[in-house]
Amino acid sequence: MANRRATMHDVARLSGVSTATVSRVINQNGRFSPETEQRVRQVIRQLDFVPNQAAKDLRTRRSRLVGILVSRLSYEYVNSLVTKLEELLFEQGFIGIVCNISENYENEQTYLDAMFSMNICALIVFSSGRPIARPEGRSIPVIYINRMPEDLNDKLCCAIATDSVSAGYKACAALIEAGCRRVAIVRTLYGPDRRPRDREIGFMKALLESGCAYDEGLSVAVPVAGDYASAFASVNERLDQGQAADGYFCESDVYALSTIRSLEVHGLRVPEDVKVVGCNDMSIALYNNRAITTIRHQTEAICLKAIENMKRMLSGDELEQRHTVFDVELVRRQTL
Amino acid sequence: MANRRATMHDVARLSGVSTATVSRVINQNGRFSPETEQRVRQVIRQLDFVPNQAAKDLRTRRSRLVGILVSRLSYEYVNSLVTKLEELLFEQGFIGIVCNISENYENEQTYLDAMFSMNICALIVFSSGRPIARPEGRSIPVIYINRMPEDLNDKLCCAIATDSVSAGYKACAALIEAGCRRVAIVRTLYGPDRRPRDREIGFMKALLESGCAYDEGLSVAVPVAGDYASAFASVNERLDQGQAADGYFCESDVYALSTIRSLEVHGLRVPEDVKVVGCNDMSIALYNNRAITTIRHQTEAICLKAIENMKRMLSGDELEQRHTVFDVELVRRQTL
DNA sequence: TTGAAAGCGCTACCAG
DNA sequence: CTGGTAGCGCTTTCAA
Repeated sequence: MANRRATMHDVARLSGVSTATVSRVINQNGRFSPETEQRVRQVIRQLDFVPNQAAKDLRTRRSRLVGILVSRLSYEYVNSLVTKLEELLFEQGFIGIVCNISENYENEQTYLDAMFSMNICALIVFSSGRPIARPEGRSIPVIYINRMPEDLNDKLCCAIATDSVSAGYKACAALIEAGCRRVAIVRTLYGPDRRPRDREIGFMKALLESGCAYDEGLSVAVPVAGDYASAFASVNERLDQGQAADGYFCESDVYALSTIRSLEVHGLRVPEDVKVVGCNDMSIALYNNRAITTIRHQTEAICLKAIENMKRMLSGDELEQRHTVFDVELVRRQTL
Repeated sequence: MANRRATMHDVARLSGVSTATVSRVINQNGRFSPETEQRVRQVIRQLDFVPNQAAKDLRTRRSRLVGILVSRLSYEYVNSLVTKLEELLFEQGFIGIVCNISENYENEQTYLDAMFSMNICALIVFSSGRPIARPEGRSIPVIYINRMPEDLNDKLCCAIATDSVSAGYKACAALIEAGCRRVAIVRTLYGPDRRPRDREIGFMKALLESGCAYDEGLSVAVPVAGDYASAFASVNERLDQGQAADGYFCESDVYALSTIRSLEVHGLRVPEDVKVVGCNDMSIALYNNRAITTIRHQTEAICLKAIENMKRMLSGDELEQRHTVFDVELVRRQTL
């Protein structure tokens, strides 16, 4: 169909130079006269010539494919991070190829294998979940986002994270500063390890520093992670028992929405009677008559750092630091 | 770093056959004995050999890159479609590379050029927005989702769409069937063309068929597309004027949420006093004490058809039909 | 400043 | 059933 696409040979022939020169012009590798460049560019435009990437990749032994392994893409925070990552990669000539394991961790290796067989040149692992074994085999750079690698000494790996302790701290501190004295946290029920997570640790820290007591009876554990109905029921139950805080830090904006509704049902006004701070700056934070005050991550900065580190490792350079942490920001809206 | 990756030559040498045979085994192109296969596979495993895709692509003159051009990725419906598309493409050995123009239509050509220079083998254009000029130049297949191409006769293009007329129709019919007599629509304010969109057309159709009158005074036009606050204000205003319907079809679940809140503020109960049907089956449809009844698109079927058509066109086959429409489904929950 | 030429790793044709 | 071999389109020495 149609006449085949132009190659460098065509360009070379028509502009009366060799393919070597055409290559130099295209890649701006110097060693050609301005007149030659003129002529070559002219012909390139005329033929609508586009270099064949496969040939280029083969010859230079490079790949522009970057694997992005994600625990669960449906979390809005994760989704926006991945979207931004893909966008930035694209702008820099890479191709992000995302692989969503939907928390089927037993399939993780299968997905990794699939990505390796596509010849990825680097891997970005993004997960708020449990740690996994480092992919053995090919020695390509691996960038961990919000997850710690098994071995941070590995020259070809690094970790980038959002400061979850700070998230809990800033939210709680803001509530206290706004006058709350009986502050509670709405969080997902502990996993089997029964260990508090970073956000709760930061929350406690703020409480301690301000001399506020922590009344465990006020806080709420949500059984089904990220579920509106589950969170609503949990908060409701606490409120039915007559246990009410005057400030809530909700581990996600979904929980914040649930909490606000439950408070409304119990005749409590937000923010007049009770103040609420959510987390993750999801779109639903705006789907409420009083827009929800929340915690925002430095999504773009995280992505940029990930790509910067990737490129560094790809070119064999040393990293400034193996582990980078980005702080969060309180977005003041109407529930505080 | 480390010893270079194994090539087909290595495999051939170690298993005592030629590269041609190794190639045949890998691609299951027949013409080799079971014993040979055994041996070759063994060596492949032993060397942890992975074929070089760049070389393969170069030789076979193929590309596995599929461009996905998206008007706005932040719409949840669009997002989930694209995610599914990427997933299915990946499973079939393709690599989806998404390009989000965020409704900056003036940049569309720039993005297209960028994708072409990455040697995409097909293009999937996904947009609920205005039509654009067909990308000139390379004759690769183009699949339009929810958008009509300039020229449907083009052998290398096809259109796949969700039945928006049916969406409006089914929602409205359900409301009527549930006993509503004064049914309204909450929709985005018309654009400059001032033309009703498909969903509204379907809505009207159901009204007509059932012999219900259409009271324009009940319906609501939202100025800022997809905006919760804007929708809330608009519905509120209507309700303040004392104009209340007993059933609302909301063009999106965000509008449905706004509408429900506004009704609540006015002392109207959902679904007891007023019934509400949203659209697009977004996650927020569940972020309400009464889960929102909504309209669901056949996301997966649409993606599968897109890929099927793509592969057909890629191999030069004729398409069964140039234009495929998928019906929608009413998801009954608690607001009806 | 330029060109000739040697491959990168793979597939597919042709001959046996 | 198997092997030899000619490229796919590009980059990069090396020599001019």
